[in-house]
Amino acid sequence: MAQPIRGTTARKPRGRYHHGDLPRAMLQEAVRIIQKQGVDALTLRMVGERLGVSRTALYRHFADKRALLGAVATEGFRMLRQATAEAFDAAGRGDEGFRAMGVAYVRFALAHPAHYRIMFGGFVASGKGPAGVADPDTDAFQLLVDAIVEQQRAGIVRTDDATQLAIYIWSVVHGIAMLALDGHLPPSMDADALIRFANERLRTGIASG
Amino acid sequence: MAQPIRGTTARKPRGRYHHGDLPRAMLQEAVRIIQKQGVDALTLRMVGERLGVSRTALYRHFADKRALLGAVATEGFRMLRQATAEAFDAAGRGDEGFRAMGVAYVRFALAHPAHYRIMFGGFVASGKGPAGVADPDTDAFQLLVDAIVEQQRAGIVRTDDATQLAIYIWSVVHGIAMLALDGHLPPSMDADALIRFANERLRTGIASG
DNA sequence: ACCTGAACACCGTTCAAGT
DNA sequence: ACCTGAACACCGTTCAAGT
Repeated sequence: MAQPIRGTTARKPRGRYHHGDLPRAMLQEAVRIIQKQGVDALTLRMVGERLGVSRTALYRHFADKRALLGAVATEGFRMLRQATAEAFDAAGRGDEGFRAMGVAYVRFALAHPAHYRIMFGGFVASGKGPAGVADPDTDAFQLLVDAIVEQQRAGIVRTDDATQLAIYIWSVVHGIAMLALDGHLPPSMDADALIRFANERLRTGIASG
Repeated sequence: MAQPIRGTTARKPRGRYHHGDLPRAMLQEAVRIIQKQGVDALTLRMVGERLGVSRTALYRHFADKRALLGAVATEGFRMLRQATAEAFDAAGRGDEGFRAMGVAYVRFALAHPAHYRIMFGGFVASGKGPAGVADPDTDAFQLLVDAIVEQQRAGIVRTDDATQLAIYIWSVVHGIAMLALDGHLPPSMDADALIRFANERLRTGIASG
């Protein structure tokens, strides 16, 4: 009974081509869709339709769907690195900066769930990014390692291998982020309360002495 | 040029119907496929084909694909609960039992990645399982809370709210499991080494005093 | 150069029909 | 009761063709 919703209906309202930064527009549209409807609902056809462009136009700018997701991940890693670095500095580095980094990490995940899920959800085959992802992954991680070394020098963090400590801490914040994102946290303890609690237990756990 | 690979070729080798525990066979086949090729490769058609059954036979036993995944999750929660409970008891409960539980948790995730991912990957819309998942989720979690209370009574764990502590600890083991599963851990520190390290830092962090 | 529409080989799901 | 095959409305991707 119903008319076809999609189809040749939307055929290009005005100008012939998109013109402008189509790749960027596609990336943003993808993020918007994932944010609202989840990654499974992301469809190249929908991206094209929303931008008033053919459903195959994307292939002019990305190798395939995975490459689009790879771009989302790359942008996410850049944003994450910036957010944590800023928080660390803004809190005056050191002890407080360290806590602020943890909070900033978890808040980033909650504020940008689409990015975070793509970054770590296994869509972009982790590690040595085969999907065209550079490696600011290690960059954001290196920030944490540096912060730890700094505090070891100041004598307030135990002198275990810094990378080992960093991975441990990363596990904690990643665990909190994932549990929060997947809705496994009870209302009595949201992500913000949890990361603050974790910061204290974490610090006691890694303190020197 | 090539002949159609699938199609009406496999048409039922012998007996008319499957007969036997088809739901169970489907669940196991699904797990096998996810284990080997990832959840995105799981296809109802493939499940049917591998079992020598029509690609719609599944609908006789499960409402839809999500229900099949829900069954995987339910089985996973049961297995996880059993594995951690056994480890806790086998290690004599208490201090050592606590560590053993952490190790068992992470090992479960690595040994049953398909189950673990479905359980927590957001496929089964967490929490009050709307996908037909009961709630052994809280069961496995309750085990952890009980272990903490036991140690608080023994005076070796600080008297924070036990649920809060449990969620914190869960974050740690979940974080380790997810990072390991997604291949984010360096070879120098695999999941087993990490959970052992975490156990020590965790204990220091939550010790009373 | 950049974009399009038709076509291909897939999906999950529904449903009338078979035994 | 249980299972089947055809059909429907979708996918991602390829490619000859348009401007």
